[in-house]
Amino acid sequence: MADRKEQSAGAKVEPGNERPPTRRLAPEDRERLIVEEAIRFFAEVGFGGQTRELAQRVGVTQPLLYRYFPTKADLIDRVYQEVFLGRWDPQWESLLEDSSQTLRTRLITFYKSYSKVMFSYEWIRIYLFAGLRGADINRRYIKRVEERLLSRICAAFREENGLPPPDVEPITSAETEMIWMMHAGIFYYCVRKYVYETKVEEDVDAMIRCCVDALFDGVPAVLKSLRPAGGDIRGTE
Amino acid sequence: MADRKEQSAGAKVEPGNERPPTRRLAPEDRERLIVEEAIRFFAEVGFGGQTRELAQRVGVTQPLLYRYFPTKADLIDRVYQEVFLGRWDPQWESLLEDSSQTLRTRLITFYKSYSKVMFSYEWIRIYLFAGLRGADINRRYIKRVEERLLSRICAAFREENGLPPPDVEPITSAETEMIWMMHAGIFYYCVRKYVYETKVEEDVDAMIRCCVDALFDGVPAVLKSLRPAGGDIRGTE
DNA sequence: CGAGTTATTTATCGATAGATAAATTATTGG
DNA sequence: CCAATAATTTATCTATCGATAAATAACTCG
Repeated sequence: MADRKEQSAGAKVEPGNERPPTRRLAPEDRERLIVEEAIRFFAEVGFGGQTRELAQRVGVTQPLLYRYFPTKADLIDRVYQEVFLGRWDPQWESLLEDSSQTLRTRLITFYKSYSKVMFSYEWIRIYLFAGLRGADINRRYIKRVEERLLSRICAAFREENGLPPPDVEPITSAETEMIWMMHAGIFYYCVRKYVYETKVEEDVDAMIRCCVDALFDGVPAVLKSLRPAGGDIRGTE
Repeated sequence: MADRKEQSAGAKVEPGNERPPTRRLAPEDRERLIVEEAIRFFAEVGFGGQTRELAQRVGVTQPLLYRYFPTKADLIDRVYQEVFLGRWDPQWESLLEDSSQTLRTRLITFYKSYSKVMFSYEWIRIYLFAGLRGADINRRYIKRVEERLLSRICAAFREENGLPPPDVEPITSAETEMIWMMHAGIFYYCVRKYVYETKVEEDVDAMIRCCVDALFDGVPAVLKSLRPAGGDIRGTE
């Protein structure tokens, strides 16, 4: 109940250091602290979380938030921007187009990087909370994924299989849906992990390889190649 | 502001019929109406939705809810039970084991049925809202999916490919993850549709066939089979 | 140092939202 | 038709929550 009230402001409190370190931050520093904590906080409890609790976690009083953000909605908008746009890596797009590696390798490399950045605890939960609220940012984000990522993957599959490029024959929705399946598989792996907190395959990279392989060769082929036991028990049949 | 206040109770109001039809329902009927509306309501706005608004949509006053459910949490629990357990079809499990059809056919049939019941607007949103709240019901549900559905699919894949059954060699997490990919693909299709409300492939059945085919044969094989190639749209039909 | 600036806190308003008690009115049985 | 039962409403309590205004205190610069 009454165990707070001391050490109101800012950063960490060294046990030996008596003075609460740095009250009165520069506005841009305080703002950054607020936004970062807001991301963590809203990711945990959703956008219904109270400004008082957020302020407490930042280590300031609640009215101070309103000096930096006119309304709670403005703060939430800022969180959206930070999470959805601020973490996008443009290299993903060029990586997927880099024909010097096989598409399989590119996909594995890409999803290792992508899942680390985007399909993380904070991102997944903010993404779902925002989507359920009907935030437009999700639609825009999905559009971006389709236009910048999935379309490139589809095109690469065409190219690797000697099929006409998208500008000759447009990508069909069936093709896109197949790639969405892989994307969703990795996405939902993280949902199971960070939202439902169920037991999942520990090795993320192995999981990604598995999904990519299944997408390329089909499950039966992967099953056969997975057979362990000293060299291909059934391979010779 | 003051445009309500008339026609307080129950169902629909015929324009010609002056008397507000059926006030004072039998308790079990009223309870059913409350639960059904609660599912719709919470699916739309989340469990933060206000009891007053829910009551208004049911057509009763807010305190009446508390005659049927001691607290809001109790009502939410009831919604969980109804949505997650009340809609499960035991036939799914036997269908997946029915060796008289090919696994591919079984999977398509299964997912057509499953997605109609479970991956619907209400279910998907209640499921995500509940999961983000940390409700234990989701973990239990996922366990059920793994134990009753995915395990059977994995076993069937083994059988169709002449591999040892699960009681000889236990299902590996890699195998489960591959099946999760397909499950998630169809799940996330509905998330895009009902949560993010983006444009998706209209034909659900086509989407399911597509995912199942890709899972069996790999994307390249599906891509080639999709090719019009001389006039025949689909050789396998 | 000392005054001005401003980051931060204290105090508080007004609306909302879950919950409860008491009044009311529809229904049923004799 | 009347009395008993109970479904439903009216009125209200209390805590919470976003937001604002005024007071305070830390930092800067001459």
